[in-house]
Amino acid sequence: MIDIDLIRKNPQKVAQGLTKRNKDVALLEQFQKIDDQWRTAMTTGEAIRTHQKKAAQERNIEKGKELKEELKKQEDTIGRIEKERYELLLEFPNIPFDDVPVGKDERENKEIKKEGTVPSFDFPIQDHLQLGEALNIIDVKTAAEVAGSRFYYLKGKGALLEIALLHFALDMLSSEGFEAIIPPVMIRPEVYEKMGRLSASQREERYFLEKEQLYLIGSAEHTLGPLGMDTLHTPENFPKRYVGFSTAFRQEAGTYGKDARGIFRVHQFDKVELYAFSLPEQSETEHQFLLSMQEKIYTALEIPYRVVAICTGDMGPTDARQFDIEAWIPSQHTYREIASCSNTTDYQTRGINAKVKKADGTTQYAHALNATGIAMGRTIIALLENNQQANGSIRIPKALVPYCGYDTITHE
RNA sequence: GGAGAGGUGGCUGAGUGGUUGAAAGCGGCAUCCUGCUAAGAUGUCGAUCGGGAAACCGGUCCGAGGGUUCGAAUCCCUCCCUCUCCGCCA
Repeated sequence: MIDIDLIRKNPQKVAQGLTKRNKDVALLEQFQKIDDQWRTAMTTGEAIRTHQKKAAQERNIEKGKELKEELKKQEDTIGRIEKERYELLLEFPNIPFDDVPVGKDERENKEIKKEGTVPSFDFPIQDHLQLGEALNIIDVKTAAEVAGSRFYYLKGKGALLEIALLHFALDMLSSEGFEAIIPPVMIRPEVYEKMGRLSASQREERYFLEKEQLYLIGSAEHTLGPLGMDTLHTPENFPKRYVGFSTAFRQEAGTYGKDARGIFRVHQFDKVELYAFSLPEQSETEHQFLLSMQEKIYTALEIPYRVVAICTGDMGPTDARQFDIEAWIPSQHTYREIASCSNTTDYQTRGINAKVKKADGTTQYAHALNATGIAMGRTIIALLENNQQANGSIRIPKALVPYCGYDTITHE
């Protein structure tokens, strides 16, 4: 969550952040009003409590009884105000860094660079669904009958391909010092809020298990971050890097008809996710490092991609800076989002109370970062489409062959 | 799921109704001692919120939330978590 102190001491900066993100500045005024009310109510409550303590000390039972009633009323008021104040606070997104491109939506994102060679085909190309169905490795038809639209079966060499990708990524990232983690895929509402991923607007994107009062995570990030919850970290272990693997669940509310074909946009997919804690002054360096890891992965997988600096209007609410990696999708003749990489600065760590003790003895909120390692569905799409052959078979990139045990996926 | 025990500061761990934010130890920091290291001596060290330029003052925090009481770390209730035993299970 955002720093209350910043709202109080530098409201114009917060207002600027909201405006840049295309959010209504009224939120700020609303919060300031309730914050004033809270402060007044608090001061009154504290004064009553001081008197009450004194009365108890003096064994003044009469006065104590009186003050007890008074305090109870005041505490009810404070409780009510506090709740409203907290809910408003959760609605504040992180403040973008000054050099993040300002823009309304994804059309104003800035391309930073292009890597890899966009393939040219001398035969009519197929899209990933045509390829996957013909090769009998993707089945969305049965999945729709079993679970509904936006689900899929990965079969045979398709399923093995995912395992190969996982193994490849884990090998590479472990050797770079990331600790491998299999996290829970369910999360408590309170923790979800603290991670800044359960604001009113985000809630409708989540699946919720009513009976156990648990949410299904939308990314391993959501349960990776809390590994550092309520902890005073020692900087010697920083940057602390995790590589998690889990299923991600998304309602994809409000996307009817969008990317309806194939497995690009689905309710459930598996993902390798990177998460890191760093010293505040090193998070930008760490951000670049995570990006370099992603580039290393997609380069090894021989997927042509471009790196995009996400503009203020398109960034995630927790992010101070976000990059996306977009892969070349031949059937769409364009680059599509396949991975993202975010510096959330102290926005999440303030929520989960993850601090670092600095060399000078002071403590500060650590910075946290997250990045996609491999989003399975979309990566498989890119692999199939970019490496298709005239006969409909798929060439496996060299780096992946040792993990697959085969170099082509053909009709069988 | 059933029975029992327990959750206290960075860590270990005392404390069962009234100067307890909390003994002691470990650990951290500072100074001293020491040829260096280790050991030792002394002092010091929780978090958070509000007010204040600051010194400082006040509030809150002993798993979380309610309750009893003039007064709760201490008593009661609910929930969460940990441990032991039993049951069930991959």
